[in-house]
Order: sequence, then C-alpha cells, then structure tokens
Amino acid sequence: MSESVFTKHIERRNRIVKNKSILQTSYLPEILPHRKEEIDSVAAVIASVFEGDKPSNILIFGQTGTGKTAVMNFIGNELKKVDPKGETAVYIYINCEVVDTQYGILHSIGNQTIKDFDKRIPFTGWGMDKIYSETKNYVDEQNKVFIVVLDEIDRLVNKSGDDILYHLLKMNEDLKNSKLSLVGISNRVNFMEFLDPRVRSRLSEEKMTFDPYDAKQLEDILRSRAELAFDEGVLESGVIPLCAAKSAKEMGDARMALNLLRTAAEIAERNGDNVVTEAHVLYAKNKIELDIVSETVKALPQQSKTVLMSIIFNTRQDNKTMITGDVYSTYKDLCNILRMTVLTQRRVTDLISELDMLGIIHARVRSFGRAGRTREIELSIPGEICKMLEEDENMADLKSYRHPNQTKLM
DNA sequence: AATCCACAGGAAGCCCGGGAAC
DNA sequence: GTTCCCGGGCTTCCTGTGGATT
Repeated sequence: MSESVFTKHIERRNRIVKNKSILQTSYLPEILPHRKEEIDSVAAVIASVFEGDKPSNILIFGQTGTGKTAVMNFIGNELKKVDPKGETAVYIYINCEVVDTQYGILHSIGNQTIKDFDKRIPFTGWGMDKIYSETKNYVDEQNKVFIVVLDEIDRLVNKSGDDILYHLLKMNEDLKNSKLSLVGISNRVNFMEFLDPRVRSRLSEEKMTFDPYDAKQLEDILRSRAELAFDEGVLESGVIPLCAAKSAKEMGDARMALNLLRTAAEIAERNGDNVVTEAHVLYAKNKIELDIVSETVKALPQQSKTVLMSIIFNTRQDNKTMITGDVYSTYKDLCNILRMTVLTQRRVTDLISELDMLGIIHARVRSFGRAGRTREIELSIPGEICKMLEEDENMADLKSYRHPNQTKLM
C-alpha cells in the first residue's frame, strides 16, 4: 500500500489489539466462564430432542450482560456439532427487538430453514392466515424439532398483545410430525404479568434466572478474551480488575465490561501508546458515559430540547437550582425567538419529568411553604453536553438570548 | 387553626398520523 | 380506496398538597 493519510493510523491500530472482533459483544467464545451450570440446565431440557421428545418451553430471565444470549447461541452451536445437518433439531434465533411483528416472526421461522429459494416466504404480501398455515405446513413436513429462541421476548408483549406467542404455542398443538419448542429471553422479570394466563403457564414450563456476574467473575471473562485479543504485556496489571470492578458496580454487566476494555484499548491506540493503562480505562468510562448522554440529548424531540435549553440558561443565570415557573417563563421566551408553538405549563411539567427520568436533570418536588409547592430543578449533565446542545442547528437563533434578571414577565 | 401559594399530577377528550381491516 | 382503530402528543379542567405565614 502506498503512503496515504491512513498509513500511520493503520500502523498504530495494529499495534495494540491483535483481534478486535474478540472484544465485540457479539463474539461467541469457545468457553463461557461461570456459565457452566446455566448451560447445563438448558442443555438438560433441550437434550430430550435426541429422545424424540419435545423439550419444554423455557423462559430465561436476567439483566443485560448476564450471558443469556451467549448461552443460547452456545447451545445452538453445540446442537450443530451433534447434529451437523440439522436432521433432528433445527435451531432458530430471533431477536424480537429487530423482528417484532407476528408476520416477521413467522417469516423468520420459515426462511431461516427453507433452503429452496423459490419456496421462500415473501417479506410482505401474504395475509396472516396464509403465512401461518404455510409456515405450519412447512414446519410439519420437516418432521423435526424446532427450537425457536425469542430474544428480548418482552418486546412482543406490548406491541401486538401476546397474539404471536399464543399462535406459536398453538402451532405446536396443530403439528402432527414436527415439534416446536420456545425459548424466551427477557431482562424484565415482570413482563409475565402482561401475558394471558394460559400463554404464561405454557411458556414457562421451565424458568431460569441468570444472576449478574460479580467482579471476580467479570475478571475471568475479561481475562479469557484478553488473552486472545492482546499480546502479552500490553495490558497493565490493574486494567482488567478495574474494568471488572467498574462494571460490577453497574449490576455485573459483562457487555459493559467488554465495552470498557475495548474502548480503553482504542483510546490507547489512538494516543499512540503501546500499553493500556488504568488511566485509559477511567478515560474510557467517562467517554462511554458521555456518549450515552449525548446520544440521548441529541435524540430528544425539539420541545424537550427547548425545555432543557431553558434549564441551561437558568443555571447560567447564577441560580444553581430553579423552580418550574422559572423554567416555564424562560421556555416561553425561547419559543418566541425560535418561532415554535408554546406548549402549556401542564405539558411542560411532563417534559420536565421525562428529562428527570432520563437523568439529564434532577427534579424533586419541594414545598416552600407559602411560596408554594413546586419542583426544584437542577441540571445534571456536564458542560460539554450543554455546549453541544447550543451548537444544535435549531438553537442557532438563541446565540443572542439574554436571560432577563426579572424572570416574571407576565 | 386557617390560609394560601405555586404548582403537582389525575382525568377526559381532541387531533393527527399510520397501520390494519374492510 | 375507505374506514376503523390505536397510540402519542397535547390541551382543558380539575383536585390535592406541604408548610410558612397570618
């Protein structure tokens, strides 16, 4: 490759991380540390496939980054090892965050296994009853056990009721030759409450809960990946324990731990350093948090941004805390400058609550006696984010805005 | 004890866009 | 195509409330 603007970056990039994909959360390692028992209990249920029985339906609970998806995909791989051609069992993985309609699910079940291109189900066009019966017939013809993993199953419940779950459970009864087992994965334990009782009991023939990893376990996970991803000596000795400790505090999220390690390495690379230090990790932690906040702020609807902007202006105006009335009057000013419709105070209080829920501001109701009962509001995002919001194209007209010392205009 | 401030936050209903059903 | 339905954003109207002040 000839010399180009990329050259020095490419050279640097290769220096620290040997294999970046290993640090991605989507990477499925050969062994899953500290998930032996979980794998075993899932395998025990699934094993009945090889005795010609239908495995019980399984529901798996656990917070994000506790290895639920990894365990199921691991099981999927193991199935393929035992039964490479899929003669007895068919493993189907569906992420309901991506595919969240009845049609989409049936479509996935059909098309993940139909080899014959001409017989594939079109991605749109068929009516519900047609796709249901076609899928059912296809599944039945195969004379196999279908293991359908529904990741993020809670996404299905609010969307279109629990119809799709009901249909899938019912399909199993309509099948003569094949069998259909469902494995639901959810990080919300309470999602069951919203289910039809009959669906609930049939879906949860087996229930499992994955506990969060503790710091020690996270360390092992990181170590096993780091061995593959880094050359020896690239990580300072404190790096992995630090990543683990930081993530253990956030509910033992392995996904986060990996993110932290990967980001730290990326930062080190970009700096041209040849070792990853604890300082890099701390920097990475900060960067990740900042990224999350800035994404949420960017994604805010215009009205909420304007409310937030009002809060920022009030913060600048010496008073660290403010009340709803202060925010609302500034908000009205800003709306006029930006030529936006002015929402009612009732609505704005709701927007303030939303900002509070997102952790962008901190608001608590307080009574000031005769001075009324209202919310006391405080900004809780770093200055960089405020700057970013000001740079927002829609906020351009506010450059000249001066907060009136007397807030009461009306 | 009564008053009263400055809202909080519930209830009902309007409007609008989008998707499903007819 | 039209109609129906649903959900989200929003308004209007409303009742409720903690505690300094009277």
